[in-house]
Amino acid sequence: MIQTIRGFRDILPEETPMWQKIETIAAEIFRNFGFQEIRIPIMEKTELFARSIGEATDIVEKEMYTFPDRKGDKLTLRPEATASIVRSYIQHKMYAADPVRKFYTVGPMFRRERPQKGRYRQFYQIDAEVFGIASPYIDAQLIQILNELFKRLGLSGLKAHINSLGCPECRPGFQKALLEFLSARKDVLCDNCLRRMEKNPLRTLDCKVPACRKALEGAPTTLNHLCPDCSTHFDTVQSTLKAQNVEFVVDNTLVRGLDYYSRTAFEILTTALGAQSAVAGGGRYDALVQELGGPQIPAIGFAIGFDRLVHIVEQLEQEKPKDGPDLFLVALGDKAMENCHLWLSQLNLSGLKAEMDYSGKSLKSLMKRADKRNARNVLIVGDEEIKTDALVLRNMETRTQTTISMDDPVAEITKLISNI
RNA sequence: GUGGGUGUAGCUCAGUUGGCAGAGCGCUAGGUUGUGGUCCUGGAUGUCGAGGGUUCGAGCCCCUUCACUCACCCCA
Repeated sequence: MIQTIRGFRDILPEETPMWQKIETIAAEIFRNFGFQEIRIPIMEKTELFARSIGEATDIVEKEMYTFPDRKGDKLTLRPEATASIVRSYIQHKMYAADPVRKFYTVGPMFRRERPQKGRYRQFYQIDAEVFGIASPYIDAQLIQILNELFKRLGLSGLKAHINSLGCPECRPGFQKALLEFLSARKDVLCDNCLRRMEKNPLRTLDCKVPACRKALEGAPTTLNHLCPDCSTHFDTVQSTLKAQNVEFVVDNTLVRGLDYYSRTAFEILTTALGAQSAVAGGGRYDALVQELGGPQIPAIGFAIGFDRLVHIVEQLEQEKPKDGPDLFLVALGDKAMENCHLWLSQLNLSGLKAEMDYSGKSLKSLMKRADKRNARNVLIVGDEEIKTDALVLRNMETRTQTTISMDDPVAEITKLISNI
């Protein structure tokens, strides 16, 4: 038997209504906040991700699906959406007409990691990006949007963690202080952290090894090395969130795995998914547009783990609403089946949820099937009904029946059923 | 990439010291001629994840492999 590849999965018909529901709610919020949908390719030149996400990150180093196409170009299945949206923004010179743009997109991303609960090799993200606004109010607005989405989905127990990573102005000073601090504790740090010291010292801050945690107590934080501008920016983000009643905690261990972030970084965490605690994450990336060849335009964005969100919402959904047809047609005999089929298509076209069975089985088994399908009504059509011009319409809930004429059964059925 | 757990019917799972593959649910056909859910009776269904090995004999023991799962790592 041929199966899905590892870490890839089918989202089955039983699950898709939940996905649609979440996407609809998200789209509505985005629309209210002035976001437009953008759709971007699923593959890009590898260089785009290498340059934006950062050569030394885990994503680029070991998680991307990268392969040569038939002409030898190096292509990569997108591991995230931001790079493509930035590329699109630059490629189409969107900044020329109006640098301020707000986009969202929904779709699959690909990372070759070891699969786990809430972590798949093809996973879905709801992604939002804002270009051209440097103001901290937008940082707060994005976090508020996430907050609002989770609220409308009925979720609680989610917490926004925020931090500021500083900017090219203040980061060198911080890095120097951090490196000095780390060097003095080299003998207690784990191998991983020693490696991080070389490549990206920031990352040592969120090491989970207990010994490292202890050694890092009192380590310099980005927060107390922020330059005046970054500091003011972060203060405004916080005061705005407070004014908007969005709960958050300042978490100075929050460091993100992508190189392009600057200033505000945030994650929404849950305890509902074991080790996969991040449901959404994002941050500001004021230098990226320029680094990828565009003008100097600030930007900020976030990504929501769609699969994870579905898992969490499913955990609290008690019972799924039944979605059986309004009418199930039971045809007994060839003539009846022909009539029923023609009526069925008229009913379907008129907007009624109707179904029928073509197997030619007994009345009893067709009734069973109607019941299993959760049909609200059944129309029984056999030779006798046709002969006496009295079709039987049975209400499955009340177990009552009425007869209707064959003159214009479709109109009569529509009238009767919509009255119920 | 590293470590632990699990793969037996469509689903959830039993399966003893190695000795004829099972249950519940579901599916299906009936329970006096054409009326569903409850109830009763009968029926079908398996490459025991895959490949190799040990053995007279393997679902069970050994090796390999694939997948799922949990954790590390990392992230959404």
